[in-house]
Amino acid sequence: MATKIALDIAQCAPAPGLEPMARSQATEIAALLKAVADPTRLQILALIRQGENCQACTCDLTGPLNLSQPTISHHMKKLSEVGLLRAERRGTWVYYSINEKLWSQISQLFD
Amino acid sequence: MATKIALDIAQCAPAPGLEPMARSQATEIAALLKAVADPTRLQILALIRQGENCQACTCDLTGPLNLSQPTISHHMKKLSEVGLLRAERRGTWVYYSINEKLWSQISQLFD
DNA sequence: AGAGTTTATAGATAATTATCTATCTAAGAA
DNA sequence: TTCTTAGATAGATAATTATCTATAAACTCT
Repeated sequence: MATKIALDIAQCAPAPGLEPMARSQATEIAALLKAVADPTRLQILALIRQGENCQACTCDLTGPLNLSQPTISHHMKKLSEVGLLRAERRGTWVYYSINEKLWSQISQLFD
Repeated sequence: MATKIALDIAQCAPAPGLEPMARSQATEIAALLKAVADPTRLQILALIRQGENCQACTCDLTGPLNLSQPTISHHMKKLSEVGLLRAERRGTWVYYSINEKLWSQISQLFD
């Protein structure tokens, strides 16, 4: 009957062509953004960028950020796991630097 | 004594000029990025962008994302709270659209 | 080898949050 | 007014996580 049809049309239905972004891709991008979406890690990244040669070691950061060494280590690991930081050991110290390529890829996600 | 001084220099000390980004600013940016750093919300934003007139209502999304209506509502609220989505009621429906200005500001954070 | 320093890991805890079901509110149609 | 549909809110739960203390591992220097 016509009224029923009209009702059906009035009902909310997703546009047929709407295919969501693949979940796997969304999860991957979200993991990268999650690594950055933390105030302490944003401060860490900013400090590395102002540091000499755009590098910093863990002990450079505990003071300015007023956090324990294991906490800083934890954040460095989170950032390294997604590839945003690269670690280079020089003697006792480990120097971290930013993967600028990946950094700019984040920018492109929002172009 | 000289050796002591040498040891002190060898010890790890933060560079004196390293002032961290203000915590309040870091927290604010992190809140914005947290809103985006979720696979479901990335899918939602992508769906809105492909939608007609770059708009979508909640009921457009439950099907493609296979999530309950309250869950979608929850995510829309998260995105709205940081100003990334704007809601416009038209009759029974609420149409959401992206705040493109804020969207591109995220891009600029990583320039 | 032993002492001192830097970084990483383990384990615990408190806070956040993504999701669901159940319910309520808002708006239009009969 | 009553019914139906869309969206929001409340409350519960399971999973994630940022932080700490304690300890281990890596490295340097004597």
